[in-house]
Parts: sequence; C-alpha cells; structure tokens
Amino acid sequence: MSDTLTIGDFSRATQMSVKTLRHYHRVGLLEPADVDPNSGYRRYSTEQIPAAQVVRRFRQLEMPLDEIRAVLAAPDPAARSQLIGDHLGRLERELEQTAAAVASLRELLSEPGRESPIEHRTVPEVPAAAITATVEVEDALDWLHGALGELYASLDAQGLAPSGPAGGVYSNDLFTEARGQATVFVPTAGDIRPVGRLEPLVVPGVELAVATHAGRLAEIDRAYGSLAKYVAQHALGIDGSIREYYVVGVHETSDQERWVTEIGWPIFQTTAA
Amino acid sequence: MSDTLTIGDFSRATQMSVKTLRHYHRVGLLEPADVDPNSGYRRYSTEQIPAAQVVRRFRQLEMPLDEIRAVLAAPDPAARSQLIGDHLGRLERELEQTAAAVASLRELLSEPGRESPIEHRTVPEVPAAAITATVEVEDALDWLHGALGELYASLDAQGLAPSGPAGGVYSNDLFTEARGQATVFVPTAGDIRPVGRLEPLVVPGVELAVATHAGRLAEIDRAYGSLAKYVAQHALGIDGSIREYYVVGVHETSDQERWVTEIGWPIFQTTAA
DNA sequence: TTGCTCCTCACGTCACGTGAGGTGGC
DNA sequence: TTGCTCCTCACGTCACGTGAGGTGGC
Repeated sequence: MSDTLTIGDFSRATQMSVKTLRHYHRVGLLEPADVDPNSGYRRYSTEQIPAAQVVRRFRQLEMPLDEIRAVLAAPDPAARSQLIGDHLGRLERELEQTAAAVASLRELLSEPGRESPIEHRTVPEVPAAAITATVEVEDALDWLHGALGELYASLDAQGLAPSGPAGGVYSNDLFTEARGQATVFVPTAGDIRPVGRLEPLVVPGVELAVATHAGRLAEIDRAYGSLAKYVAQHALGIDGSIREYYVVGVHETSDQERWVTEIGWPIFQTTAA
Repeated sequence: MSDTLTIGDFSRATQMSVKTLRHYHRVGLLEPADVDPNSGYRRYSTEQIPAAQVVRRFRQLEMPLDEIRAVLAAPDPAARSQLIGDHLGRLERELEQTAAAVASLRELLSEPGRESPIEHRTVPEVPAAAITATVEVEDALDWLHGALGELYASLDAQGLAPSGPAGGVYSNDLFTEARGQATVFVPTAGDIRPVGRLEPLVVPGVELAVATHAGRLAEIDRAYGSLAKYVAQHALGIDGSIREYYVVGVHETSDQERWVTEIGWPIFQTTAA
C-alpha cells in the first residue's frame, strides 16, 4: 500500500484539518479510498490529493459543500465551468456590495443626522404592465433590474410608450420576513399583450408619504429610515404596501449616483400636505 | 407615543427582518425602547433608527455581533474607529486571499498534473535566532511575516549576520488540528541576546525529502501535495515536524511571484538520493 | 511498552430561519 | 368581529470545532 496515506498525512498533504476531512467523509464530499472495517481507520490515496486541493480552493471561495459536490460530479467540463462561473459571478457581486457598504458606512458615521425630504401625495390608479413574483430580499435588487429590463423591452416590442416612471409595490412580508411578493410596473395607457412574465395591471390609487432618495439603491435605507420616522412622529401610518418609483433609474442612466428613487409609505388621507 | 414604532414598522424603517430584530434583542445588541410587560410587544424609538442602520452596515461587512456591540459601546471616537479600521483591514486581506484563490483555482483546474521537484537532503544542526508561538493556521502567514521581520531587525540591531536562509519548524498539530506550535528561525553563528520574542535555538539536524515551490505562499499547497505523494509512494515517512526554508522570501524581495520556498518532510535515512 | 494517532459520539458555535401554537390590537 | 401582527419556544441550518472516552499501530 505504498500510495495510500493516513488521515494525518493526508491532512499535511492537503492543508486541511483532520476534523474537516472527517466531516467531508461524513457528508460524502471526499470519501477515503479505504476504511479499515474493524479499526475504522481511514486511508486516502495519493490520487485524491488534487481533488482535495480543488475542494479547499472552493471552500476558500466560500462555495457551499453541496455545490462543490455538484462541481465534482459535473458530467462535462462545460457544466462544470458553468457552475464555477456562476459562483465567481456571485462572489464578484458580493464584492461590489461590500465596497458599497464600506462607502456607505463612512457616510453613515460622518453624516449621522441627514434626513430625506418628505411630501404627501395622492396617487390615482393607473393602468400598467407589471411583473410579479415572490422574492428574497437579498435577491430583490437583481430581480428588480431583470424585471424592469423585460418590461421596457416588451413594451417597446409592442409599440407602447410608458406614461410615467416605473414603480414597484412591495408586500410587508418582503421587509418583515425577508421574503415576499414584489411587483414592478411601468404605467402605460395601451392594450398590453401578456408575453413572458408580463401582465396587465391596474395599480390602485393611494395616499402616500413620499421620501426622495438620490443615489444608488444600496443606500436607500436612509430614506426608509427618514420616512418611517416622519410617519411615526405624525401618527399617519396605515396598513398597505410600500411603493417605490424609479424617477431616474436604469432605464434613464447607468450612473447609479444620478438615480432618483421615491419611496411611498401608505398614510391616512389628510387635507393639508 | 408618536415617535415609537412597532417591530414591523421598525423592520420597514431599517430593512432588517423581524426575526433578526428579535434576535438582536435577545442577544442585547439592539434593545427596544420599550417592551409591554404583559403582551411582550416591542416598541422601538425613531431615535434607534440610525443605530440600527449602522448595525446593518456592519453585518453587511460580516462583522461579528460581539464586535458590533463593542463598536457601539466604544468609549470614544478613536477607540471606535480603531475597531472599525481593524475590521476593514481584515476584510481587505480576505479580499486579497479571495483574489489569490481565484487565480490559483484556475491554475489547479487548467494544469492538474504539475508536480514540484523533489530531492533528499541531510540537514545538519544549526544555531539560530528563533521565535516560537502557538498559532492558528489561518493566522500563520501573517504571524510568519511578523516574526521574520522581528528576527531580521533584531539580528541587524545586534550586528549579527544570517548564515543561511530563514526557516520554519511546524508541529503536526498545526496541520491536523489547524492550530499548533510554530517556530521561525534565522540561522546565525553569533551570540544572541534574547530581546522581544527572540530566543537562541539550536535547530536540530534531520533527514528530509525536500520539495521546492516557486511563487506566493498561498499556493504552496500544491508542493505539499507533491511531497506527500512522493513520500507515500516511496514509503519513507517518519514522525517529525515539517520544515520550510524561505530561500527567497520577504527579506529578499517583495515580489511574491519570485519567492522560492523549500518544504522539508522528515524521512528515513537513505544512502542514495 | 509507551505515547501518539486514530476513532466515535454528543454537543457547541454563529447568526439567524422555520414552524408550531397561541395571543393581542385595531 | 376578522384577520393581521405580534409573541414564545424548540428545533433546524451550515460547516465545521470541542472534548470526552476509548482503541489501534508502530
């Protein structure tokens, strides 16, 4: 058995701890080449070293064990590099989010008291083309961009012009449970044919307190905070879904710093604004 | 109570889920301004919104809850920005590691069979200046750089010249338990005064199988794999600590691609190499 | 023979999420 | 009054780590 290693030697060979190797055996990610039936001693083959190194690299990239298993079991190189590419893409987007969070943290700490401007608005019902789905809050931004892209493209294909800025209607669960129903819409007067995820929808009218947020959506939480504070202090809150209006958004410019987003919080009908 | 919010409204105000808010209450990170003694209903003040936003940002940056608590409780702005800076530094180093892991993964997948050159060597005992500590494997590289820096600086201050490249002796636990004793040394013939962590040490002689690794230490695992494979296939392994020799390292150049590291695995005395 | 290596098993950790079962507030 | 909001409690998840208690191999 000259080319088989004890778990200790395999640990030194692969730079993974013995506990980790036993864990990977338990979950079937890295099975020893042989297990002594009465001592239980594991034996790894030298041929398993490269696979173990790959596993270690994926773990350094925080790929979940299940996905690593899928990569190792991938039938062909194409499927494999697809999975890897997907993960690297996710990593990259996380990286961008981290960079945005660092910038935004500095701003939060240096300018703590900044509040967004708030106004009251009576929003009439409006016909629109809409896409609705149940989404996780962490995927919400990506989903929003995808859905907006589809909406504008389909309206264009149907020769329909938007009659106002795009908007979104977000169920309370999306905030309180981190998962819930979301609807994005583009108002349009025309007759919509349902293609893809697209559906016609009459967005109901509401009375809103509206906060305006300038800049990237990653930092929109400050405007949410301002708005919630305003509504609480004036005791205006009623049940209903939060709205957002993308006054200047992806469709207008790719420079996120120039985006303008309105957030609408449902309130009592008030006579004066 | 116009400026107090239910947990649901506070959730919408801060973009954190209700489960998360309850968790933060439980662990004392974010205590509601008031809790109804008989219904248990939580009430948050509008003044808690900024703190909650800060917590959320830190969590986006993966700061542990205990550290966030420490930041929020920091007595002065200096202590606070110290903690934040420390964390951002850690993040940055993780980012570098991630980038290195991506590069290294590509290489692993594209060039699977590459083995490092291996030779046998009889290493005589040698007097040296050394630093020894118990380290976690994840901190090992940083610790190594710090210790090497101290060693070279202290020898220089004492007017002693190194008589060979720096090296390290690593206990098996460091690999198998991910934590163990590590010693870095710089061989020198002179009379060492113990300053700081520095101690004189006679590094014992050994018989080694040696693999040579060219490039950054993040990718040294491939050479470990080659070496372990070689030792297993020739049934040469004996108990003893792994050694590394930093033939070209930090002390020689800051260009990590040009580093050359030898790894020594203890083996039986053999007559022929 | 000694001491190290290896084993299992149960439980812990971290930051929440899940889901059952129930109550409170508008 | 209805239905939503809110509550607790116990358990689950992910990827291991800890530690007790014990055995195997050179």
